[in-house]
Amino acid sequence: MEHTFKILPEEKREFILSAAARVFAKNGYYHANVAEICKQAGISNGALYKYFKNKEAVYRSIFEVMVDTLHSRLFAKHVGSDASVYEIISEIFRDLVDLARTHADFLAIYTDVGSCAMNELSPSVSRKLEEGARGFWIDLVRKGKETGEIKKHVMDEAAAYYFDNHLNLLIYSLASRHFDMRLQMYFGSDDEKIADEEKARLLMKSVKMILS
Amino acid sequence: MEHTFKILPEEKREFILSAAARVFAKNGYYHANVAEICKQAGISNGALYKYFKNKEAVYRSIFEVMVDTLHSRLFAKHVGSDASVYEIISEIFRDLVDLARTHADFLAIYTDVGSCAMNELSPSVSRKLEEGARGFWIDLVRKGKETGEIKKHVMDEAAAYYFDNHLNLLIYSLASRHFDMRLQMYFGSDDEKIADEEKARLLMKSVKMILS
Amino acid sequence: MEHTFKILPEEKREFILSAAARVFAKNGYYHANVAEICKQAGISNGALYKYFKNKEAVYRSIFEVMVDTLHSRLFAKHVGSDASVYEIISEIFRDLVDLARTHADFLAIYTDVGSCAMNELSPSVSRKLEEGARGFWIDLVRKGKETGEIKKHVMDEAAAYYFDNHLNLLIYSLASRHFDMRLQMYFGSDDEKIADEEKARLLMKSVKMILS
Amino acid sequence: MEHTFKILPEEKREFILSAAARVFAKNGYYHANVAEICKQAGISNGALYKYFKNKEAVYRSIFEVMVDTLHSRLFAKHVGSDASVYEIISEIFRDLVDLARTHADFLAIYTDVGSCAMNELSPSVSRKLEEGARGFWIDLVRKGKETGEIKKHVMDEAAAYYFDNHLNLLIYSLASRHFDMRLQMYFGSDDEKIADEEKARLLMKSVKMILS
DNA sequence: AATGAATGAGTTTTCATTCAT
DNA sequence: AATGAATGAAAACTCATTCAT
Repeated sequence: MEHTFKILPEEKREFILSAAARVFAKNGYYHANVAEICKQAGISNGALYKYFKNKEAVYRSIFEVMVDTLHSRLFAKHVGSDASVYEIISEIFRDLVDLARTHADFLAIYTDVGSCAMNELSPSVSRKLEEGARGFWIDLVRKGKETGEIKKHVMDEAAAYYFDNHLNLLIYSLASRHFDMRLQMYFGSDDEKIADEEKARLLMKSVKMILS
Repeated sequence: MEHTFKILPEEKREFILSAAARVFAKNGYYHANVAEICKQAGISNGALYKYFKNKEAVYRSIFEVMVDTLHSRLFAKHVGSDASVYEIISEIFRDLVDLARTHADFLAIYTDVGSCAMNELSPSVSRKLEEGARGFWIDLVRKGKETGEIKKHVMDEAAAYYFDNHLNLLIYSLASRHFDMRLQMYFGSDDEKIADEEKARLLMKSVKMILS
Repeated sequence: MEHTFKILPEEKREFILSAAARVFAKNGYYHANVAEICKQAGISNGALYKYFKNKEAVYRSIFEVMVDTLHSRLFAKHVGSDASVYEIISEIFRDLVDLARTHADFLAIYTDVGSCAMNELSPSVSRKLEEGARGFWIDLVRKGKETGEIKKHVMDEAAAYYFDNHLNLLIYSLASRHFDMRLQMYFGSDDEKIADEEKARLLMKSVKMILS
Repeated sequence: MEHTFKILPEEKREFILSAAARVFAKNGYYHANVAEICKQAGISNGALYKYFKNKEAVYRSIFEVMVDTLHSRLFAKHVGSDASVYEIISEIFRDLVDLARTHADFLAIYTDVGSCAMNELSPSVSRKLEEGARGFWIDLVRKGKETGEIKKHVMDEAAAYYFDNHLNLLIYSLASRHFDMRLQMYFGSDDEKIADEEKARLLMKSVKMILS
């Protein structure tokens, strides 16, 4: 992200990033088209390359926003909360479902980074995102152990990983057609699609199993 | 897959498909290069287009082999088995770890199909694979309920979905650098990488929770 | 230069190289346009990139041909000759004038490589060419000393360098408009251009000065 | 060069021109980047286009300064001098070596204008420069004939051209890597680079040959 | 007068697909 | 059936120039 981008009016900056996110979400990193990003963002090809060094830099910038968005929209409000672990995760899942309506592209991009196609880029791109999540879950588990919601003998990391896995599964279910199809196959019927809320509910059932 | 491909000697057929799989695994569908596939397969560019209608058809064919391979290497031997659910899943996970050594490419490609980049292709491509898995898990759950390993009140689909999710998580952990990095962050240290067997063990711990 | 280029019919190969040379000669390396090269060569854009790794590789290939052409057309016939040094250089200059008619592009490209614009590329590109020339001149000087045409006390390298400098000046005069203008300014009149033969003659006069 | 440029403080004007010269010297005319010129000159893109009609006009302006600089630094002090021709040329060569330290860019740009890439621009750009040089050399030759340093039968223009050619060769040797490499090949060794003073000395040896 | 963001045509390069042999 | 050279549209990226402020 270049200086020229940082000094843009916030509105325009967000518009450009969300246009780029939309294109990356629809096509994945490699199949995404810089010209289409520009068109959707309402800027010239040249402008984009004034704002960002290259296609990869655009992708990375989206990730930075994504880290902030996911953290602030999912985790931030629960730091220091004294709600039950169950209640907190429930709300996180519900918030994620909301997020899927306003920022579906972010979730889609998240599913892209887990693909083997992104093995080259992903480690450097997604580390910060995962570290933030890990920190949150570990804290939550420790709190859960204090309140007795989580059994003492469970390893902190194992429980945290378990929670994060389920968050991941929900993200994939909300954003990836392959995962949506799987869910449909298990719980759906031909005439109705499984609602996002139902996806959250189904995964909460699994989550519950780690709680005593 | 064209008739010309079907009448090829089985050995050559497999060689071509595994070469293609290798390339798709390394780069993902869109970033994979048809010319490189041909080179690795030791055939001419023209030959590939005699054997397959286009790039997509090659990808689809690989999926067909993948379905068979995964089913026969992971599930087939346990159909009708009277081993415990726990034992069966353990063995499936162990077999998957073995598979990761001989057919790493298949697992990588599987992580590709879950990406948003593949939303256009994935439903038609992966349905059969998931249906096979679902059938197996549902049967296993029913058996588990009979033997008392799984509580009666648990919904068949929920438990099956739970098992399949964990299989998925293991596949992703074995094949995707992003998922490997996550695991490393939770359970690893700087100086040693988490072994594949350890990944299976960690996910088995989660699986166990659904078993009474 | 790729294998695909080497196996082309010689006629086509030469046609492509001479088309490329024409474009490089007209515009210099950086201003030369790959698409125009393709058009002039009567091949598709893609074909060029099957034949050569990139624009630079095309340039380098032209140099290889140039080395051979210049050496065989200017120097080769005089190796082992027992003509006088003066006679030999005279003939080289006359041959160069002929070459300027059939291969003007080569000479133009040679003037390009001496420009500061080419400081990055030139050392690796032109070394072989200069080494060949140096070898020839040194031998000639030694012979000239034996026959008494060149005074013994003159350093071999100094005389060789002197000859090569004059060859260079002739090349530049034949190919570069800037050098042509200079000549015109010294020896020309408004209504008639200095003929190439006259350029050679004028520089021979300088060359003569080193001969006793 | 527009009026707006002429009314700039001299210091700023020179700073801009020397920044532009630096960029042209490094990259040659076509490869030079207007934006980089602006950056190095510490002015805005827009400002440059207020000062100059276009890139070409900047280049031409540099040439004007170059003409003055070369003339005043190399030739001016010797007009009307009664030193020997040899002494004068020696000093010019020494001054050129000094100039190469303070105004290396000018010399580099001079090598650019001799390239075929500049055939379109060069005649109109460099005429004045060459005319100045020619005038000086012709006068010097005439004086040399009077003092007997140069033989009477030598044509004025031929001698003048000879001197100018050697000045040219020295400029190229000082500024172009290709010419530096040539020199190195003739007179250098692997472990030490030929110093600029040595280059001047070597070419003086050739110059001497025209002096009786 | 000065800015520097914006433009968009132009650049080099890639690649799925075709087709003459 | 098989080849692999050829295609050309499309990709990412650059850059001289303009223009609203």
